[in-house]
Amino acid sequence: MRETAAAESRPYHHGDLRRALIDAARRLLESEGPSALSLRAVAREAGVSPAAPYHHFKDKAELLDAVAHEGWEMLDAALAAARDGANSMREVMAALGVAYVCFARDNPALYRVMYDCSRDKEDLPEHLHADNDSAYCRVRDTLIAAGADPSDEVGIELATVAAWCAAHGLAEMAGFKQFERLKTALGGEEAFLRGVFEHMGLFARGLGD
Amino acid sequence: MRETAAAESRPYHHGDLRRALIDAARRLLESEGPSALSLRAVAREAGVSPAAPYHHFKDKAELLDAVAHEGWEMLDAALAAARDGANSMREVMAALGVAYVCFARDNPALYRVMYDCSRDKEDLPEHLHADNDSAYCRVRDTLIAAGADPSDEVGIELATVAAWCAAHGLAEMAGFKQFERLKTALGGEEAFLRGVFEHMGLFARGLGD
DNA sequence: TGTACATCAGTGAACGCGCGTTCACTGATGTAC
DNA sequence: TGTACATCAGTGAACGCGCGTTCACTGATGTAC
Repeated sequence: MRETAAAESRPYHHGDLRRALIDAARRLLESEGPSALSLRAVAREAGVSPAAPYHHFKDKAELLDAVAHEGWEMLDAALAAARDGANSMREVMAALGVAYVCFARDNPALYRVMYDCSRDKEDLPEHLHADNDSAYCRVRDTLIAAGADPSDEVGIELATVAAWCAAHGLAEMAGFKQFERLKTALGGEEAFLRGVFEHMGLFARGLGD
Repeated sequence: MRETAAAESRPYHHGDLRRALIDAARRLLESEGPSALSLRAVAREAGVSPAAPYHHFKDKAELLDAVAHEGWEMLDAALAAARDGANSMREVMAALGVAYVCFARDNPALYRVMYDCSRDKEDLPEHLHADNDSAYCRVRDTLIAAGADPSDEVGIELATVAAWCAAHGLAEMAGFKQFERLKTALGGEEAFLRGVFEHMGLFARGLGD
């Protein structure tokens, strides 16, 4: 990683090609969409021969996994920031939901790759559930902090899953043209997102409010 | 379509190749998954040359659209049946939700194609919204029948969208291994689905129940 | 400090593959007379 | 009822393409002495 020569054309050794490949993949992903994400295209985007990635990834799937992994970490960071930025306990849940959907809106192709990778394994990333300060735990803790009965483990778990489903569902739906009228009627996309979250309960229960 | 010769090997003219191609696509979809759904593979599965489909579909996208369209009609029928089968007003909403998720569970690859086609157009199928007895209207009418204020158009629309998001989100989530423990704890998949739907409200509001 | 050499991280050409699509064709069908 | 002919719905060979992956290779790096 000779700093002195770094500015010259291209050194033979890259320095951190693994990093560069993931970055190239993400660039490609957002500019061309998930279907354009071939190993060769990523190598091309990184300015490297098609065989070079094989020194850093076993195969294409491993590269995609790495990209997805980074996506989950970004989402996790976005959720952590949203929670920390909320002014009151009552706002935390909505803030998390909006942050989740906004992440998906701002990184649509990455978000798709993240879920496609998980679906292939039939497994969400483990650390989402397992870690102590994971996104999953943040939702659960918010439920408890907001007054949910901590002894009702199943209920809390179901509500956490429900929140996750709602966020994912809205994330995939929010982009459809059908909702544009509603968005403008409510005065913006974020108001629309909050509105949908707030009405989640309305259809599930006997009704009310 | 000479019935007399229909049983012999293969007549030169197929009779209804368009139908046969869509059926072949669906067979392929469920046995091999969405990534296996190439025009050539569909033709192969239907026992026909790779050029034959072009007499019935402009290109690959048009064939996929036809498959997706049929998927939406099947989903619509499943939802109508679920509504008609519900014993009480209170059950309708849950029945619709469970039917939706079960459709996705039973036709995972088809469900994926349906959404991928929609996403490419950034448009859900029009008739879902527009028709008078559409799935969308069924959810909305259920909300009203259950006591929602019919004059609160925006609220009802938001709740309908929320229901749709929740169903879609759960449909995509239900297959993950992480939830198996919860499913068995609750005594089966359907109980899990109902549980998640019933807890949709719990996370969105101030809490309660 | 200088040199021999193992190791690492690239190259670029090649492999076989399945794809979407086009083309000139031909067999079967149905209609006009 | 028979025949000529336009139309329809197939065939199968071919096109060019980009893909994932492998291979023998080579330039650069770092370590032992």
